[in-house]
Amino acid sequence: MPVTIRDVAEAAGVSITTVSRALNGYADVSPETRKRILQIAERLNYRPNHVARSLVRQRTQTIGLLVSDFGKSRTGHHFMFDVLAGVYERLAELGYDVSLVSTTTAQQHLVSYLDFCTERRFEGVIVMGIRLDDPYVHEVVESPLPSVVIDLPLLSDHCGYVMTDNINGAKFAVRHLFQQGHRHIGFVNGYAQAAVSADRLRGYKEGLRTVGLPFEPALVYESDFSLAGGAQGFRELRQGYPDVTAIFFASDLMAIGGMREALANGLRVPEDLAVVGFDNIDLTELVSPTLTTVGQHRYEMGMTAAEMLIGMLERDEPPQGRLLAPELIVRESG
Amino acid sequence: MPVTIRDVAEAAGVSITTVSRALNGYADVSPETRKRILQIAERLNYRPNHVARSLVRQRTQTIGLLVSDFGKSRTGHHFMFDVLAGVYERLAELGYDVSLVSTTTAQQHLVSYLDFCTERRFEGVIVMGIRLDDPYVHEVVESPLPSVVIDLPLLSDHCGYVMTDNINGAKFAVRHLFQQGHRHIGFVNGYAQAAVSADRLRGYKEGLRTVGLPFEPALVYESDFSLAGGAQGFRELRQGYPDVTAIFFASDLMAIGGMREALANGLRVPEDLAVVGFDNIDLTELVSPTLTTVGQHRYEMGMTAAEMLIGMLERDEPPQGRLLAPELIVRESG
DNA sequence: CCAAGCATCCAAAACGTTTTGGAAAAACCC
DNA sequence: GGGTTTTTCCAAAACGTTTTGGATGCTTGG
Repeated sequence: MPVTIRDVAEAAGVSITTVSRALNGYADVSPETRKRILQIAERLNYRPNHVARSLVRQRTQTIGLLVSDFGKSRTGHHFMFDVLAGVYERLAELGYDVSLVSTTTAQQHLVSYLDFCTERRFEGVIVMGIRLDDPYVHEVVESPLPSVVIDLPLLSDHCGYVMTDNINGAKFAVRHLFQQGHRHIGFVNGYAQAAVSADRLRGYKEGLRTVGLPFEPALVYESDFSLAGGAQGFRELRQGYPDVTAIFFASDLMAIGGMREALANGLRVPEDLAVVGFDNIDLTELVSPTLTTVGQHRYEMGMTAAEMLIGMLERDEPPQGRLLAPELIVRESG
Repeated sequence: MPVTIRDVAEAAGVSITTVSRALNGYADVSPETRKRILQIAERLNYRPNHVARSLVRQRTQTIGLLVSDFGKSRTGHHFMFDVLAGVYERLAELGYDVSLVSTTTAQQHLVSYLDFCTERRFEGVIVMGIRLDDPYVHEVVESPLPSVVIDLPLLSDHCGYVMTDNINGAKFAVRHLFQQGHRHIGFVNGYAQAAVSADRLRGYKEGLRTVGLPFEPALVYESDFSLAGGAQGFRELRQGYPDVTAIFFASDLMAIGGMREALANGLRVPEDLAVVGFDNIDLTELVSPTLTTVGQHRYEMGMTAAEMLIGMLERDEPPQGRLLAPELIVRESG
């Protein structure tokens, strides 16, 4: 029962062509008719049907927002919500709709990610929360559907990425700890399947090199980004290398886990053990001591991804790999 | 140039009607032709165009997810992400797509929320993060577009809601503190514009009554859900009513703020002051002492909202007000 | 006054599906 | 063998727009 363009046309005594052109601001309709049509459209409360428009224009103006798996992911909440907000806001400004897609959904429907998106005629996709070992990775990179991936350095003809400069982030952390006088700086990394892990390890090593400290394998432990994993990381490092006086954790959650374990073992933070995290989640300001960390600009990451994608779509810009500067935020823990 | 149903029809030497019926599992197509068509569709990698289908079927199978304002809302991240995940997962299971809408976007486009949704032919809307004093509230309730609101008790012909049973949640907290021996129990509430605030105050009062304690106005302070607001609340209550031995805060963030202020003032928690929060955010397990709180089942709230909406759409079920049971989670703080 | 240009309008095709109302052929019943 | 049913298929309409390619009448320039 919704009112169509035909209803407006009949009420105005003109053809639907004229109504369409009047409403879309074309030149070849006289001022009086245009005014009359606008009034009638208003009076009838006419709303153009986006579906019909999409069909004939062959443009849905819709972007898919692919989240690796919505339900499960306990970690990354803090991270993802802000990125998502950034993506959404920018796309909305640019006149695009955003439709959610989860990898699990596509699987349920027994169609590939790409098929899912083509059926809906998405014009592009923004991908977040995906892992290096995710089977979807290949599909995303190779698919002709324009895409921008967040936090994974995938670059191809139709696929760009946005991530924080994790190498420099880790270097900042190491340099800062060095400047605070530490000479035995440990590193607790996240799991290897996360793309950021390799970069942060590299940054840690480079950081040590630039300040002139040797790299000690016993000072590195690979964990899993979780709170418990951080505590575990602290214990392992302390056991394998008792002289450690500072630990850089690849996530705030791990840093908090490690810090609590240290406090529980009677160490003082930062006097006996300095702690630096990564991400700058809300929690960092709420724990005590407050957590020194390397901050990522999450909202901006989302906005940047959105802009890159639209650039590719509307101005044929080539996909790029964009690194956003991290920010060292010094608080009480180190 | 995506392949259409016509391409498949030509390749198979049949009409597009037959292709459509074959692919959609209708009876009146012979097994051999069906098999042939399926093979050819597969070979050509045919994907039905959802836009065209939506147009002719007059059904988009798309639900709008209205978030009050995405960009700004600093508080509520934890809350919203889980709810959002629940909504999405359930709707996806039920075969619906989810499109994001922010109140700010609609404003930018100078169309009302309802117009925004009608243009896109959303079949229903789920609303979250909206406040009592939001101008959109009226629109949502009165609009003929089926909707379910989260955390706001709006009920009408086309509008249901899902929220935690805040009254009982508050009662649980008070009863628990009473059972721990407390006889002077304070309450720091959130701002009055949040719909949940009225309920929590009511629950607090009812809780007092059921355990036989008098209601003291000096034991209630209205704050703003924030960390600082919690600290402020603690100070005000302590000043106006020095005998207070336990405080129930209407949010975990306030509880933590209040608790930290208490600790800073030399009080022991829970010995000198017992503290109970509301929400069960991640942080509650990370502070020390860990926080006793009233937990909400956020993911379930999302799922329930999704189910109610689809019930209204597909089975003409009347909109309801559903209250989800809260859960008292006893930890160290009280 | 004629040709050309301009302003204003419209009929019809197109977008890619689903669905309706048969039609043709085959199978069945007595 | 004639009627009826069943099976298998299809042409055409419909969904609500945009866009193409004129058509009509009026104005203008020489």
